[in-house]
Amino acid sequence: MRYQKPKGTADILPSDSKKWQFVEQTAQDVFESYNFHEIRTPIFESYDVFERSSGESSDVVSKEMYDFYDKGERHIALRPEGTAGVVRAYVENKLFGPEQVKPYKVYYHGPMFRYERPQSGRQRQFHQIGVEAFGSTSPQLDVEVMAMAEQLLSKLQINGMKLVINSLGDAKTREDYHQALVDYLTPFEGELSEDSKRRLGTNPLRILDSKDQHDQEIVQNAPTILDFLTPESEAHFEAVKDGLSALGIDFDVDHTMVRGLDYYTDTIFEIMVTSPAFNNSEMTVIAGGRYDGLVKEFGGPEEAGIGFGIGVERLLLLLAQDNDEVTPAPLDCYVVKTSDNVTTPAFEILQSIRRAGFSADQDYLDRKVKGQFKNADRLQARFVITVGESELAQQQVPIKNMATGVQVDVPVEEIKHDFKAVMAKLSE
RNA sequence: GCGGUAUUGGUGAAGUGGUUAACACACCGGUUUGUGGCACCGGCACACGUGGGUUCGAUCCCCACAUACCGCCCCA
Repeated sequence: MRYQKPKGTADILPSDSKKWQFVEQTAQDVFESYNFHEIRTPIFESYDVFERSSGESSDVVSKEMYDFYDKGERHIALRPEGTAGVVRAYVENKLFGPEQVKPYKVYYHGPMFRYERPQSGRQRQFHQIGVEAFGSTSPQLDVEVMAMAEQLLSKLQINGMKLVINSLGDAKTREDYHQALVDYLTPFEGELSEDSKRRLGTNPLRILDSKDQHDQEIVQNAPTILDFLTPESEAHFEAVKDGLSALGIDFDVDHTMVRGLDYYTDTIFEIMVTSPAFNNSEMTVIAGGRYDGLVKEFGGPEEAGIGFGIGVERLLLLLAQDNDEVTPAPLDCYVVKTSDNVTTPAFEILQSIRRAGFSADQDYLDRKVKGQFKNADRLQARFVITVGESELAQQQVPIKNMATGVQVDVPVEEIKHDFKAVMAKLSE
């Protein structure tokens, strides 16, 4: 093998791309029905865009960024997530302006990059479908976004999903809680796992969802962030919960749920799915939340934002589990040639069928008639037209219904001008 | 970044320190004349991830690297 794809990348072949298209199309339909519209931003951005938004100490920035210097000495990074670029575009294009209807709602889909060890459902180039809504702090918008995420998954017939929410509060909440947590954990420092000792100084919140068993025991009695919410944040969170309940959307509150990126505020949520595809353990398929300070951080006005991202690869693993049979579309017609002398007229017939909007193909490898029929069969052609010299002399060609085996002669003109009628006649 | 397992043709795979690397599927060709799905016959790995080493000799032993998968970190 001389060449192979870069580590952590994948080729999506035609048999798979059908599933991708299905997911993307479904997402688009759902999002558009909520009045979200597509935005496309660059796959790479200035490194600072991600450093600024995600937080310098975040793992994404400190060790997972796919970055490089271009020929103009610019520090560039392939986007590790979608939100930062969208916020940058929102501010740069002044979409916060009064001529825009608020909230400003967009969705996107495309590749993201993180330099890390590949695993199942986890690659260096992976794909996300995401949405963002700017310009409203209404808890109803939080509810709408979560409802939309759930609707998409159920439309994709994903089973066993669970919505988990939490609130990170506002800046003051974070500050107070951060202090309280450090105060609580410091006496246990010696008992914490190595990772958590390190996190105590850098990002104590992360200790909350440590997988280390002893860490979890310690964390069990730690203060909860929900007790530190400011009145405004608490009211917001309550309204979100009420809103979800009012719409009949089930959810769990997990006060230990945190985020790897620093920009989140107030509501954060994840939709987790338990599936054989993930060894029957829980896997987060959708994650999102509010980021009410980000727009300002990028130089825009003090404006709220909320969004979520879907891991497409993970979603597809779930789909493969449920309905693995995605049958390839059959070909409408295959044109068989009996000799080199009919190449041009056969091609004309073929093109007329294609121009009429039907899928059709022919042989390009000089196969014998038998071989051509065999390929027609493999392509699941519904009809086969055999073009030969004697037929052309009569201006009539045999067309065969491959399912029934019935073959009849039809005038060439009829095929060229109303193939639909010809097919209809033969389908009876 | 750390740890574990794996790597044989188009695919699924068997196999041994030493003559022709099983078998199956797929594919190609044929079974006389221009028609598919069946049957039969024939063909199809200068080669066993890459590079070194050990050995008289390695696909099979050792080392390194690459890639894949799993776990950790982290996350979608």
